[in-house]
Parts: sequence; C-alpha cells; structure tokens
Amino acid sequence: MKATKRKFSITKLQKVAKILKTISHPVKLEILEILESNEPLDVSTICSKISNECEISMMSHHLSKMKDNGVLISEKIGKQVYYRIFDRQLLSIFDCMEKCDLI
Amino acid sequence: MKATKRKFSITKLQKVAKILKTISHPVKLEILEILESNEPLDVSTICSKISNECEISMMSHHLSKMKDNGVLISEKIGKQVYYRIFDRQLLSIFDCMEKCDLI
DNA sequence: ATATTATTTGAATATATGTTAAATTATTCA
DNA sequence: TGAATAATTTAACATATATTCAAATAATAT
Repeated sequence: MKATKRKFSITKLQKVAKILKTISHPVKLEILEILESNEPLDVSTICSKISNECEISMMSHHLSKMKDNGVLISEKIGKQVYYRIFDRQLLSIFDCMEKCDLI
Repeated sequence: MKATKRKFSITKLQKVAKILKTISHPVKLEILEILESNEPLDVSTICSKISNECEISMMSHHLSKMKDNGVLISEKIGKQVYYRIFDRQLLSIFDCMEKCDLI
C-alpha cells in the first residue's frame, strides 16, 4: 500500500472536523440511518423510530444542530417540521466505518 | 439509488460515535494525515510538521486521547514516544469526506 | 550528581453539551 | 372567534469536555 500524500488545507480540515463533530453521537448517527431509508420525516416520527433513548426536546436540539451545520435540511408543513439529509454522499461514512477493525 | 437498510446496533453506533468524536478536530485530523505518510513519528516531530497552531503539551493531550480511544498506538524509545495509526483503514474517512458537497 | 531534552500531568479556566420546564407556532373544533 | 391541543423550539441551568500553562516525570548526557 503506497503512502498517499493527501493535503487538506487548514480550512478543509476545519470543515471536515465540523461535519464529523456534528454527527459524532449515537443518536445523531441513528438519525442519519433512519432518514437514509425514510426521509423526509418529522421530529416526532424520528423520535418514535429511534432505539436510543431520546426525549423530544433533545431530538429537536440534535436535529437543529445538524441542520445548522449543513448536514440536514428542513421544511415546515403545518405543525410538523420535516427533516432530510442534505448530501446523501455523507452516508458512505457508515460503509467506511464498518470496514474498520476499531468498530 | 436504492434505500439501503443499514442496521447498526446501539453498541456499534456508540463505537462509531466514539471514534468519530476522537478525530473530530482539525489538529487530530492533521495528525492522522501526517502519520499517514510518515509513521511512526515522535511528539515533537509531529508538532513541528503541523500547520495548525498547537503547543507541545496540547499535542500530547491530543495524542494520548487518540491513543486511549484506540486510534493510535505508541512506543517509547529513549526519550521519545513514537506514535502510529492503529488501523490505517480509518484513513479512508478522508476519501469519504472529500466526496461530500459539504466540504 | 546536575543539567538538558522530551513528554506527561494536573489544576484552573473556558467552552460545549445535556436536561428540564416554559414558550412559541399551528391547528382543531366548540 | 378563541380556548384547547399538538408539535416543536427556546432558555436557563447543570454537567461534561477541552484548552492553557505551569510543574512534574523520565531518559540521557555531562
């Protein structure tokens, strides 16, 4: 295996760090997993589908943080707010992690 | 694109979250990038190669956290401590992130 | 032994995250 | 219309994590 010379600029490293930090939480990862096959979904529905323990207000915090950081987008229809994944390419991180011995 | 039904257990999601959290920092990502093509490397050398601003004691904190969480391994030779990546497969996360529109 | 170099540790402070209750927004229906 | 209900967000506080900087440890050299 050759030693690839990647070279991310500081700015890119910061962006990557920000995205990773945004999803580095069991509940946030599960939100992505749930949305992957069911989007768009409203807050309560996501909350009911999740196996991790999570109160609705905590769910709202998680979702809005993910939205603020560009991972999700939302649309309000009536009383509910529907969320979906902004860039589904991000989901490949699951495949990536699955291959690691660390997991 | 088909809607894949992934199903990570809560335990796996926690492990993934822990790893991601461990590397979700511009300096920690750059450490991985530096080690990718030069490992093993001692603390001072990593510190001198990094473009992000980072004091040696902060570097030591970063490295030992990465070690504690299984991302790096270390070996002491004389006065220096040499670090390297435990599972280079993790590096594919850079390729993964590079493909995202988010970055 | 004392000095020098490399790294780690610890304690103080700063920042981020989680929790809970109350507030806001939208809808329903008496 | 307007009080009741439902969905979600906000705010204030508690807790946890990260950063900084000085001091401690460990290995080597003089």
